[in-house]
Amino acid sequence: MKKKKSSEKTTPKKSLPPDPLISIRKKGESFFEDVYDVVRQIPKGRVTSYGAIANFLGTKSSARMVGWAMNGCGHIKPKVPAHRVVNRLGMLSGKVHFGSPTQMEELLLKEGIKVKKDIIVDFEKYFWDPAKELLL
DNA sequence: GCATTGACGAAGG
DNA sequence: CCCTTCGCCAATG
Repeated sequence: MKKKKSSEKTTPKKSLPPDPLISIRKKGESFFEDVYDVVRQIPKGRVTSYGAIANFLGTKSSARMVGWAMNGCGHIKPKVPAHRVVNRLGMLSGKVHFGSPTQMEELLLKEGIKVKKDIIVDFEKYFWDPAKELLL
């Protein structure tokens, strides 16, 4: 058998280490798939943040990747309720990606969520954290 | 291969 | 909640 070089570097791997928290979830096929799966499970009339999803997936520091994943949600099946995902301040940061500049807040309004100046009213009251309420 | 951007977040002011 | 800086990681130029 081959033996490794004596000048082995101290970096055995560069990819994401398999955290135990991630191992809880069966998936892990793709970061995108995981994000979509969580977003679909957001109850109606509730909202969450990109960071909360990232935290649940174990990549809390990479909330941007959640947002980037959502960037491809437009052609995903089944439909992903992206309107229920906002940033940590409850502002409709992604509304510009919808078909209409008012589509996102109208979707939220239909679910009983009030929006004022692109910001969800009583955001904390509607907040839904997968890491706590979707605890599996 | 480096620089910039992005549906973000935390920390400091 | 305003600002700026930094970190994060992938895509894009």
